[in-house]
Amino acid sequence: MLDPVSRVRRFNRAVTSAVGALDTSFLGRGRPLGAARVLNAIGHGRSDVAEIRDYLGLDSGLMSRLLRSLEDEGLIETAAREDDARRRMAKLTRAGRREFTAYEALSNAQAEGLLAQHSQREALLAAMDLIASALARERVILEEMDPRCEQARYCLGEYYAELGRRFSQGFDVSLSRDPDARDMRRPRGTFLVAISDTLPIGCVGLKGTDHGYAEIKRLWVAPAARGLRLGRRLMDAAESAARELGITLLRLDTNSALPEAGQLYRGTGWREIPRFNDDPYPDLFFEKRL
Amino acid sequence: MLDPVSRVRRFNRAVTSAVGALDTSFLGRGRPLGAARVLNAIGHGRSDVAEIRDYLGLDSGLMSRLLRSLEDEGLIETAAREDDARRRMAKLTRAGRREFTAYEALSNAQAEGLLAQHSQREALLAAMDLIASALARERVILEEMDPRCEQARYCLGEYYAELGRRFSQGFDVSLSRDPDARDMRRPRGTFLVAISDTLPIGCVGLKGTDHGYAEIKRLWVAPAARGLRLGRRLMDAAESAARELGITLLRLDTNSALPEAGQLYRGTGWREIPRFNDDPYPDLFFEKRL
DNA sequence: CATGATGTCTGACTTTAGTCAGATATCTGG
DNA sequence: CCAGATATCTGACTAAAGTCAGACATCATG
Repeated sequence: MLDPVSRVRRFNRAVTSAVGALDTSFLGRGRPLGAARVLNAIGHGRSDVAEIRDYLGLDSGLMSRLLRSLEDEGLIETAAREDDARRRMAKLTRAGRREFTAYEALSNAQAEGLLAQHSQREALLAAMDLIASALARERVILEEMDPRCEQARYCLGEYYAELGRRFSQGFDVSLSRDPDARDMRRPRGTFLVAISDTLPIGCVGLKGTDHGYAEIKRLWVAPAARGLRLGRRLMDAAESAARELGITLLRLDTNSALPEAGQLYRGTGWREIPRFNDDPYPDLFFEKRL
Repeated sequence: MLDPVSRVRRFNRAVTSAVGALDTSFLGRGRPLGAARVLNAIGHGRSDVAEIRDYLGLDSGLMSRLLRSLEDEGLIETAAREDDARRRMAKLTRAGRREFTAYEALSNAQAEGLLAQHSQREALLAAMDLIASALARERVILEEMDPRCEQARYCLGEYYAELGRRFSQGFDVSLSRDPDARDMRRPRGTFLVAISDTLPIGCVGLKGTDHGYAEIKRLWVAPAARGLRLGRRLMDAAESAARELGITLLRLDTNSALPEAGQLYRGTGWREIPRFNDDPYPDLFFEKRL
């Protein structure tokens, strides 16, 4: 009744019927699911036919017919790509956009219905984030981004908020040595964001300095994504980037109030060194030679 | 990027592909999914053909053919029911049981694979329990059970454990006035267990006394099922049962360390009364006239 | 025991999904 | 400009799922 495997399987059953219900509501628009899926993929901004086919796992013949049926309905238009006339691009017509909006409304209604029946929304959402991150673990991609882009700023905001919660004295960015965005862009450094299905769930910064070493800054993993060894993956990627940039010595500072971070560093070849800056927050300092 | 609806939809996408993967692995046994589903329903103890049809949402013609194909494979046997020869019962043959076991192994492997990739198993499982309870909310059934049966004992064990965590002085059942099981069985009282897809997720006891009133005892809702108003539903059912039994006055005791319980009682027609027993744990006492 | 309801089965369909082997047009690299 | 690779399309198929009407046996009820 309580063993982990039957709990997972109970979860599977519950979720299967919820997912089935959404499929059924999609059928209500009088179109087979395959065509609806293609229409929605296009509506969500995928226009390259080959990419959609790959995303939905469709045979080229089937895909071709589905596109034709949507075209016959007047929902999409296709055109050869300018740079390569073999490939085709699809886009919604005005009617197609209306239809796509109707599908979106169904999806949103289902999501809202699910939330509405629960009086502890935040707990439910946190559980969903956790599970989505775990299930989509293999599809998490690390992307180099400008530290001032929207996703990066979101991560940094969450990171600062978490420090505020975990440091007994709180955390005020302005007191910390906030790295200049330029130092975390190539060629001085870089900034990596982990993206899981459009949602940023982690980040790390590699900050170039003029002191013969670079620093690792702002390593953060969303609470929902912890336990997936994403911190490790981000650090590995940051170190690879450092090697590419010809950096041979890395340093970082952290705080003993974040024990999981210290553990990660110690387990991956970093060694503790004396304080090397006067930032008021950190109390632990590490170095790694590449 | 962060609004609740898109978080739910991200969860849906993640889960859809995981579910699809399990379906694909089921196909690996060389049988269409429909037949596999029927075989598994039978393996899980559903034998009445009409019930399986209803559970899987199948047309009677389709169901009949699927049963036949499983029979042709030698995996099941069907027979008319003794009490009603129109209805049929299906059961696995020896070969069918072997095949069912193989499907079980696939399901278990998928569940284990999912758990294995996560280093925080308990958090993942708790999230799954929460979501399964929320999604299956409409299918929670309240059943009258003997307070000494396995499910009831599980609920009570969880209940005591939670009191132990929430009372600053801990909780020792032997010090509390543990109600005699007989007092929580008809005709003196009753004991209700909330079941969600075989998992007990809540309970409440109605305990008869010889003092002109009955008591509500052991109201418990699993952490994963909180926020679904299950406590309210259990209390309503217990009160209905009391009315059926001709009880006109109900009492209960609780503790101010369980504020959500007090809130529930106050919001449903209970009024606070002075202490009416010498149990060392409660410090709040309520009464309700039916 | 007649009547209507119920549960299962059968035959004859349709729709959806998916597969496969070419045909055609276009691109890339030598 | 040619050869091979690539992207799409078309026709001809199969398998799976589902629908529907009617046949048949059995049951519950008056």
